[in-house]
Amino acid sequence: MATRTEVCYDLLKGRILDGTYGPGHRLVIDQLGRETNISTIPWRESMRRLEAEGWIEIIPNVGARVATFDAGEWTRTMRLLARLEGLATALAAEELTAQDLADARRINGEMSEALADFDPLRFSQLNRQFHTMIFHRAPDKHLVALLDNEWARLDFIRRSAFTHAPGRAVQSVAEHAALLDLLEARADADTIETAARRHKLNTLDAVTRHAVALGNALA
Amino acid sequence: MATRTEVCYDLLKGRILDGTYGPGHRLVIDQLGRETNISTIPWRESMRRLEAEGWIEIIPNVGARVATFDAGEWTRTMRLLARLEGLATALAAEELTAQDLADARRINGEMSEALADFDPLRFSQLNRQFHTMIFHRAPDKHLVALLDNEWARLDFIRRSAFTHAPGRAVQSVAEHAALLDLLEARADADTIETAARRHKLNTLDAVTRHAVALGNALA
DNA sequence: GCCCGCCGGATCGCATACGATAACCTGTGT
DNA sequence: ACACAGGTTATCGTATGCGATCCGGCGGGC
Repeated sequence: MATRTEVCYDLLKGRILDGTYGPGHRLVIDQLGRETNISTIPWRESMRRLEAEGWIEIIPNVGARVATFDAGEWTRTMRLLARLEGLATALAAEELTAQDLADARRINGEMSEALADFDPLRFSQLNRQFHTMIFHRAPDKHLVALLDNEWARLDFIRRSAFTHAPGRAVQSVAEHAALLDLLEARADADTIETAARRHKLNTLDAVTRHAVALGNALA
Repeated sequence: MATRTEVCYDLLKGRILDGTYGPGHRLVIDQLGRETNISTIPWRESMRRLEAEGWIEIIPNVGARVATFDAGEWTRTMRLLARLEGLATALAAEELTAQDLADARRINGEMSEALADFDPLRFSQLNRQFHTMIFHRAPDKHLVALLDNEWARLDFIRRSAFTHAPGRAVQSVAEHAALLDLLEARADADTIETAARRHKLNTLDAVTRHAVALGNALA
């Protein structure tokens, strides 16, 4: 059996990610303890970890609350993710098997279908799956962990700040195909890194332009 | 007064960073508690945070030990740091005041002196100071926090894996000067990012080549 | 009417205590 | 002499309890 600290951690993080505990939600330790019949200590420890990972904020003698992100945080996260993922994709290049590439192409094909079906949720899930399966091959555990965290953060922020750009999805599928071609052709690392970084920055730019057109400030 | 959890955290992290608790050192909670008259709970909580930050490893029902890094970890960290710092430096560009640039130039001048005095410790401290003062101006707290952590990790690793490249220090000072010129001239973000990234990758390449020449594998 | 200090409830911070787990050591049978 | 079972010890995991801290409301002074 997993330790209670892990149970608490998974439960809290799950509820934060799925939106049960939205931004600003107060996490009262005693209350959580009473609801779950788990004493306060495992809760406290799990919160320390969540705090270090940036999911909650703990103020001494006051309490913990789920972190809130301003609109600019989406921009900042994408900007960072572009660099991290560019590097990780280039590093993963050598490790990808023919099977991996075939799987990635299949996922990209499904994205095309989701697009035709006007299914944005599925599209977005497949998109994450596509990139995740690639960068998880990068031989750098620390980098992969950072990426997982930033992707999760992105999903969390997306729920509060609506980010969308019409037409971007079509282009995104095309860019995925181009990226896969580069990977298959064993292009040099710099080329792959630049393409992967550019891909993410293109999304960022498209959303930013669209937001500006609507009069929203994402900064 | 700071909470005991913070005291424990600072104490542990300090001892890990200054080498008192080297890689692999076992952290026995009861023992720490007896030595300091602080009960186990603040120690446990501080360790959760250190674990999340990657400084220690906790195995359930067994205990905590200071993380150990293989030789390749230095390479991986530099590789990552190059991207993060490239971005942060470019972002900081607009925020830097004339005074900041003057300070940076002064530090770079002192690096020159340290070089002439054959004082590698001082040189390395000034180098960190130089880059830190620049990237701390980047308007992205999360990114800055990541950078601080990676720099600290680098220092920690450096103690176990000797990393050195003859002649690199001279070139480094010159690259700093060139970078400052770019910043002063308000060069565009891409140019600055590339230069800052390149600067760090140059060090990485130089050290790697030197290690290979010595027959060491850093991978 | 407004400001300031006091008070009570909610909540956190931490020490103590005990049960649970894993690593080690020891002794026995072969 | 070796393999294995059993007990032993060091250490962790977590429940309970109490003192400390903060926040919000109330009443007195100006």
